[in-house]
Amino acid sequence: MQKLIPPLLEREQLLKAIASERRLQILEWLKDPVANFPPQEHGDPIEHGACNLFVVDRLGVSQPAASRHLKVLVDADLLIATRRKGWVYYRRNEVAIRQLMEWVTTI
Amino acid sequence: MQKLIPPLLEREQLLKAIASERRLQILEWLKDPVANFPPQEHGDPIEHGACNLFVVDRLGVSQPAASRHLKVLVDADLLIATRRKGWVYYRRNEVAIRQLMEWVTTI
DNA sequence: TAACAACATTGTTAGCACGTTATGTCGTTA
DNA sequence: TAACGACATAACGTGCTAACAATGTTGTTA
Repeated sequence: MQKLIPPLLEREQLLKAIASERRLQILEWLKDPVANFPPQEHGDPIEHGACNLFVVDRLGVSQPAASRHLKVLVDADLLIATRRKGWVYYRRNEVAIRQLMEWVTTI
Repeated sequence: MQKLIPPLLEREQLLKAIASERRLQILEWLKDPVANFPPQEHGDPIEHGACNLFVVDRLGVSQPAASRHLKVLVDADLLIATRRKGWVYYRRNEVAIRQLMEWVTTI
């Protein structure tokens, strides 16, 4: 059975996810993980995205606060989390982001 | 005096303005005031938009609640309010809306 | 000017968003 | 298995958002 992508997420949830300077920052930085975060020893930044720790550092808020921002974006399907050897990497879900953009242009 | 369009509104404010089902509804209805609201005796719905009263009715919330939603959209410069003979009419600010759309596609 | 209709504003309450610190979970490594 | 590092969750305080009821303001009309 084909799973809808995403499972009929509310447009309000999507907009609220990006209606935050911090989360816009995260999305912006993840456009180019190599340029915006220090070099990673494990996990290809291009393929898997940036390590959670780096995001926490750059945001300048506590670790749980950053964790929640990331969760909001993941729940909205705008970010994809990859667990790998004790770390979690985040990257943009370009497909979902593009769908959101296309929908917004119909407002 | 010509007012800048818009006066450097925060992107977060803009997104929060539309991150609400109620306000998305208002914007949607105002795409076609003639179709979505009862006929008005005064004020051309095409030119000036729909009367405040009609929006209150369709939203189904109290008048102050609707008034505040409209104020959020006006403050974000996405709606334009026109006062005319004791009534207030609201219409979409298509220029600002388009600017917002174009900006969103760069996220 | 008095009365009324159309909106806006204020006061209040409930819920949500976002920050913190503290604690829990889980995989890795010694 | 014990210890540690990475990350998630819990608990809590605070400020913002959104609802309603009540009141204020403003323009029109009698």
